Amino acid sequence: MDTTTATRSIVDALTTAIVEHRLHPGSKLAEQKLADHFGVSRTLVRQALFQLAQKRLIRMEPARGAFVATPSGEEAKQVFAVRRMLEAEMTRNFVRNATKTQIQALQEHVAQEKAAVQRGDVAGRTDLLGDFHVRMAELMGNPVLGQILGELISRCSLITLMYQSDNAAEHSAEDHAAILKAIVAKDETLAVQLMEDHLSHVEASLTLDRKLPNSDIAMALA
Amino acid sequence: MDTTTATRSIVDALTTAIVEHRLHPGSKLAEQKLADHFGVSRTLVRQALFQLAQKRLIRMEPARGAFVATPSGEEAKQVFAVRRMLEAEMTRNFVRNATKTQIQALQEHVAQEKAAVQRGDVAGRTDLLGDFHVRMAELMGNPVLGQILGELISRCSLITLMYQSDNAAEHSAEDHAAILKAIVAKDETLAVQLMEDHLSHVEASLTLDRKLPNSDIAMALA
DNA sequence: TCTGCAAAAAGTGTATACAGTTTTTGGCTT
DNA sequence: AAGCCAAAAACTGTATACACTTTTTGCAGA
Repeated sequence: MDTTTATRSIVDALTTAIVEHRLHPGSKLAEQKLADHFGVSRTLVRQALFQLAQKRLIRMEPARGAFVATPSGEEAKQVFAVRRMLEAEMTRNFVRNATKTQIQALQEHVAQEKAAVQRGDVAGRTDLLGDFHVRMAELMGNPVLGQILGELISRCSLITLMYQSDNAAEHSAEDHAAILKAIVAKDETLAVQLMEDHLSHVEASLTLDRKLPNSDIAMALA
Repeated sequence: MDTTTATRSIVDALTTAIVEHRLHPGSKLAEQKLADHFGVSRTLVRQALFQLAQKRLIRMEPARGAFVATPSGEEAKQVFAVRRMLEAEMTRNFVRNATKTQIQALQEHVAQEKAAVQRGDVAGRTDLLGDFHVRMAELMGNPVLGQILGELISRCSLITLMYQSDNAAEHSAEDHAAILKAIVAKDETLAVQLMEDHLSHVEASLTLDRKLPNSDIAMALA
């Protein structure tokens, strides 16, 4: 296993753990502990941590170490603003250019979302709801867009964990279904509008002006 | 100087060298040579290289080392597509929300561009033309957007170097002036349109379907 | 019991060592 | 003279060592 792959697998493992909320915002990520866990030296762990810091999933404080990121309400709004910019245009292009196969792929995805919601699979549901957007970006054949959007969505996972007031995110599956319906109908304007509304709705369901809700506690208890 | 700062300064130095075309696409970046040059160990150079790889300014090949990136025509198109998405909306928001001071800052910038063009300062001109877009993003008070856009614009510097057919980029200063005029006039639709046209114009001035123009040569001679 | 402080423990930041791979060099053959 | 192979040099990938900083521990004094 070449080093690129080794470091990559650590990045992926940590990313998944953070996105799936198994590592909470503010948690300390001690290098030696991670090294022991992955069975490698601190060197590789450190490389991975630097990459995660660049993706803004963790923050590194000089001489103090790495911590799972605790995005501020300000930052959250900015992330959503950029997502709206990108995903509105993405939706527009999708309506114009999507093939039947691609639309079908999205339909199957939405069906999976509904199934997860109905059987009360919270973890699976959260995953799928984020993946809907990533999937769409991938289908557009623009990996540059896909990567940027993927990173923004990862950050949103942290944001929703920190600021989620109610479980209003349950409506997301319906939103996705509605967007897809507009796409199938080739109604460009409506699809774009619904996507923007959807993102605004998710953002609105958060209490972003809360004063560092649980991060302070997590930090304090760390 | 804490390590974060040390690594950061290496990243910045290399980024500048790449963006300013003092390091050509395909060039080998040997770790020990860089380490000697910066007066540090390979450890820090490596950290910097990994960060540059994530910013897509270099690519790392397993066991072979780091090379200045040689973006493909495909990738170039994707980068421009994303830039259009972001900068169109950015321009719209700018027209709506920009203060007099912010507009004035842009006006001064455009004046500098004109001055550079008139005195035939190619290097300075290239810098300023890219900075126009970064400056606008910064003024919008959305650092998340600013960072993403900054990275895309860095990549464009490599792209234009590789695919520039003529020096059609000289018209960019005029484009910027026109955009700014529309902003001053608070003509949202026109400003957005001009920004999209401007980016399309820059992209069109490149010969993106050329078959790896000088990178192969650079690689072959490396 | 609580506060403050010093020693110890743990952790980060950087350099260096070493194993394995790739590239270069130099000579040998055709 | 051109091509090829083996030895040497150079380079990457990973681990480890060590200096320095932060955090924790434990004890003395109020």
